[in-house]
Amino acid sequence: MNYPDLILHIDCNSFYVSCLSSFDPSLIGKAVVVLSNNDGNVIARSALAKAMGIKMGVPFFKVKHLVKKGKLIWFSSNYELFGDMSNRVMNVLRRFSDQVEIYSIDEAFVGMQGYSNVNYMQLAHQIQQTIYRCTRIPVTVGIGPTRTLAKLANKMAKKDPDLYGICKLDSWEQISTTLQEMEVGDLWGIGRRYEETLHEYGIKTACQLISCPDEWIKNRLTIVGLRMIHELRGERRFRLSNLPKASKSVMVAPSFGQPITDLSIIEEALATHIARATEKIRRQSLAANLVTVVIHTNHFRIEEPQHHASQTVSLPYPSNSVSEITHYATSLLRILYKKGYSYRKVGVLLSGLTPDTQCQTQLLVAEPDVRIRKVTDMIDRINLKHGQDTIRFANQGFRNKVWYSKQERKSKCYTTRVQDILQVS
DNA sequence: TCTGGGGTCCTAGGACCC
DNA sequence: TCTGGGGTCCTAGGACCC
Repeated sequence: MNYPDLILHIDCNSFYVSCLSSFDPSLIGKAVVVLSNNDGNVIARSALAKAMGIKMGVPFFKVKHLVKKGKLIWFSSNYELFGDMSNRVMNVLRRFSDQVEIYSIDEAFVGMQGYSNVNYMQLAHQIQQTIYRCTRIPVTVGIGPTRTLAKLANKMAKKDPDLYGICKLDSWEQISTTLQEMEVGDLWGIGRRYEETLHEYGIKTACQLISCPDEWIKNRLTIVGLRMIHELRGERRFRLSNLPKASKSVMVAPSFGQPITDLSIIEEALATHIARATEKIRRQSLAANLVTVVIHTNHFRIEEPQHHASQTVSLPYPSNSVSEITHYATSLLRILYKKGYSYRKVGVLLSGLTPDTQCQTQLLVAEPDVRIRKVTDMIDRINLKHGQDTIRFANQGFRNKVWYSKQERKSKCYTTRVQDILQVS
């Protein structure tokens, strides 16, 4: 196996927790967790919290007793802070290469094609140090001939403390030793269902899986799984792309802070979610052709009557306007809503996204109103400057509504809000 | 008492057309 | 009486990811 260039995979350690300890160093070395929206589940854990056996995704109430005993510190999510810290990390990476593909909020791939005489171990070390110096976020680096192998290397870097957070897999001997030791369920792309299926066939290790015939793999794991296996064998199947991908759909569907039965309150929540969703697509200069509304009761409360429903409407022309989309979505909601149920969430999904410069209008259908666009632009600018929902539509209701998600311990927006920045310094 | 949210891609099957 | 086949598009559902 001989590659002119390798791929690096950079992964932030306990990213959300690290973002918080970056501004509150007293958290370092403690058991800290960050919770999902509505303070429902654990979605990030410090090293100590992991060592205490707190699993990813566990409902918070199951570990709350540790908080009472003073053994665990918790925070609500703060995506404004996490998103901004993520941008900072990615910007540091761009100093090292022009091939940076952002994979998720806390992960990126870096390509070095065209750079000569790269010393990868040294580069990984520099990346680690620079990111830490600039953001106080610790990262691990995996290096390999393909994206999948770089990701695998990163897993090893996290597992083995002797590697100090950097692992390079570039010879077939190293790769094959690693694959022999790795359980099939630990592979990227093998989830619980696929793991079960593979176990039924007696396939336990990654090494066994890559030895299976392509046809067999494709039949069971689809073309997606087969591509991953090719990459594990060292064949490149993915190109890095440093261009941000345009969204194909945008969903906003947070749970209510408490069960809601009243249609008018649900309408208000929906209008607010639509304000969030349309902001997101406007920021990408997109417009939606399809609007889906979903409504759910709490499926964990099996003793209560359940109602889950969704419906989609095709818009007469692509739109990213709150008022237009709310108009259609509210009609859908009124069809879906049934009296007498305790609802847990309402959500909106915008799909069939197209660039809003190319909004095609159908024949015999009214043109989008340019005045709406102008008003929306102005509202966006004011809200950007003065804070979300400073100006909002009346159907979004007033602030501090009963349906708001719980967020009892939200950290400050240390990097993006003037008042929070001033309090820190 | 308290159980997340937001995405992507693939496949199978049905509708429809010629 | 015998009753095709291929292509496309759409949708629902299932799998995965972080």
